Amino acid sequence: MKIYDTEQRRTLMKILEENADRQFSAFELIDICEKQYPSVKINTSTVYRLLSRLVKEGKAERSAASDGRQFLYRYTASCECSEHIHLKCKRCGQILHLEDDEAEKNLVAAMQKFNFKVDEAQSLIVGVCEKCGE
Amino acid sequence: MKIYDTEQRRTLMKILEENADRQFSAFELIDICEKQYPSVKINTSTVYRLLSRLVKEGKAERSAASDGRQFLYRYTASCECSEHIHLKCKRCGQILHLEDDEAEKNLVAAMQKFNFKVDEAQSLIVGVCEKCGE
DNA sequence: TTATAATTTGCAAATCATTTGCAAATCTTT
DNA sequence: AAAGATTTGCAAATGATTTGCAAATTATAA
Repeated sequence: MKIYDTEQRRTLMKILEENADRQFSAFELIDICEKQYPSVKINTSTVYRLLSRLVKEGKAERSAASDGRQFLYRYTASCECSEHIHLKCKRCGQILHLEDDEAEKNLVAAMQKFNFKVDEAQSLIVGVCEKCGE
Repeated sequence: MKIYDTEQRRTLMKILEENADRQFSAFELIDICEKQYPSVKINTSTVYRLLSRLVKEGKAERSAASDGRQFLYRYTASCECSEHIHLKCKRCGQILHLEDDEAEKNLVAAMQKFNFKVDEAQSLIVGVCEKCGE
């Protein structure tokens, strides 16, 4: 199936890419679009459809998060970094990349000895980042 | 608010505790209850209400997971192990505890140097466990 | 044990994020 | 500029989870 280049798709990608370290709900994306690109009209179902396509194309990633009362999917621009674990700040949501980190490599190696094969793309260390730390 | 000891509550806790290393959706819990304890009648809304109370009481934990088309909360019996990181098998869902693991401690210490304070209870290393490994 | 007050249950209806069907609009290619 | 393909917007459907309320169950006091 071919990909058509539409204003909605371009705008959505732009928002995701310009905030590659943040993760958004579909609703937040619509909100940002309305405020930041008021000329672009984009419908809720279009956003959901676009996001699910972008995920299939590997251009975005989706994760499940519980946010108060009910569920929300969260979307991020894909980064080419399936080869290292990420840190996520539980306050601001920012993602940090654990690249070339010795302790990370040791951990993965140690787990291998337990016959546990770590999936670095899916693993997540949660905590409080420097900015948000008390 | 006082806690009343009901058959439904007892049964739900029993199921969760007897499978402390697994995580269940509300639906799975109802299913298990019907099969394993056919005499116990338990309604969907009761299950949800009980689970949310158990979570507040610290007796169960809830996590968000995307399971195919739509969301599902997943529930587990609480373990007193906020002091270490967990491994989760992405095939069978089993949870392994990274207790007294040197590599884990090194990782946490290394992150501290970045001024990133790891929340071990919320962090999760995902991968494939020994049983499920190819 | 019985009566009373408090909490919990079951049921049906409400929520709310997400999905889907379909006709109209937009994009690509010739 | 036209034809064929894909995407969009809209309204309605979905499906897990939540909520209101009366009836049932539990704890406590008498």
